[in-house]
Amino acid sequence: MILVIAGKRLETHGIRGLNIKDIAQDAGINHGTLLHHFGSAEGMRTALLTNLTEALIADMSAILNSDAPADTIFVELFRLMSQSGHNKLLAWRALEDAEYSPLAEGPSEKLIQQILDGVTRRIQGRDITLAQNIIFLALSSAVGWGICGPALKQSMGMSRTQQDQFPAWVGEQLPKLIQD
Amino acid sequence: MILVIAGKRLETHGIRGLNIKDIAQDAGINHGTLLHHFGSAEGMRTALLTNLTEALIADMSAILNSDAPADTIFVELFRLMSQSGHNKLLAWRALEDAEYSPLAEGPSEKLIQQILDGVTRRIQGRDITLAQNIIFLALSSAVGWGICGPALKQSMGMSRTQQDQFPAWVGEQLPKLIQD
DNA sequence: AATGCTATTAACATTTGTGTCAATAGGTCT
DNA sequence: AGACCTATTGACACAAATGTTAATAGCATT
Repeated sequence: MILVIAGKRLETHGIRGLNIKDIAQDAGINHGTLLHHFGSAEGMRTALLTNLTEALIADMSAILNSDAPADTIFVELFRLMSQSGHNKLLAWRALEDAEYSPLAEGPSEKLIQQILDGVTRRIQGRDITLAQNIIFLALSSAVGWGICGPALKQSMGMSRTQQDQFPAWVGEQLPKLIQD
Repeated sequence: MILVIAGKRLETHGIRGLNIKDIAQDAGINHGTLLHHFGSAEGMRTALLTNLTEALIADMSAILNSDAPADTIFVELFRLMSQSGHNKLLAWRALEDAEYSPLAEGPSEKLIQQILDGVTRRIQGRDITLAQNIIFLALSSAVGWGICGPALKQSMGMSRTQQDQFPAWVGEQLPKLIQD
């Protein structure tokens, strides 16, 4: 529950909003209590990072393991990454610790392998490199979409509905890359 | 010169490295001097943000206005976004102030319009929506690539060279989307 | 040389964030 | 009830970041 409140502060106030005094105040508790639970302010931030990362992995897994058709999987992926918490997590990671990344270790590594297997199966017999490139394109654009999609949309004069349809368009296009 | 040092601290120490005492020490000057010039610590950070944004826009403009062939433009775009300073800028923006974004205002808006015109010209007569979608895909994946490309590469077991070739692959693929 | 301006500095003051501690309250187990 | 454990709190202590001020130095203009 505390971490939920902390996550909201990350969204609304950025990294500087992640201090124990403010979070404790939002939660209506004494800041000493926070220190007692997490050991230190840094410990609290690490716990939040872990928590948010697990949430992202879980959400991605849910999409992947659903029985949705291939094209809507991309739509869901983009929708997921546009959720404020998830893209802020990645932005935070990119800023704070360059050496560790939530998409490179532990359960997420397994998840990506899972995605890779799925796509490789679909393009039967073709080079795995192609599958990797396609996934790379899908994931990186989903991340970029989450981080500066709204800004790009604005400067390109795209309508709200057109922006909303972009994920579906990507879902249509990517399979074409397989065929050629 | 001060802002160059501040930018380096952003890369090496993240946002928490952007305090006037440390920056002043790196620069070998008194921290009061920094305050005198920028008015406040926040003013210094705003100046850095503006500075980095202008650098990004300038770099993008240089790529766009070069007479390089269309496919290498994508390669250059990706290379640009993988430069640490640029993707950290976007991550910082995404985290700190949700309402303002460097790709949505001022000179960058003009730049994106310029890109849009160029692509629209190439796909002669087709719907502008297609051009917008393609640009959206290219830019968003370039941003995502900059922010978590290395991590993705790692968890997908991609070799260094394959990751390096990804931009070129995108450069080959995107024109295909125009033809169909 | 005198004036005025700007840059720079050290020292101090304030504010904010973090951490410690002793005291209290509530619960569980014997 | 008594012993024990954990959670919580307020008060204080410490550290770090920011801001203020008076003094000094350098430099251009008159």
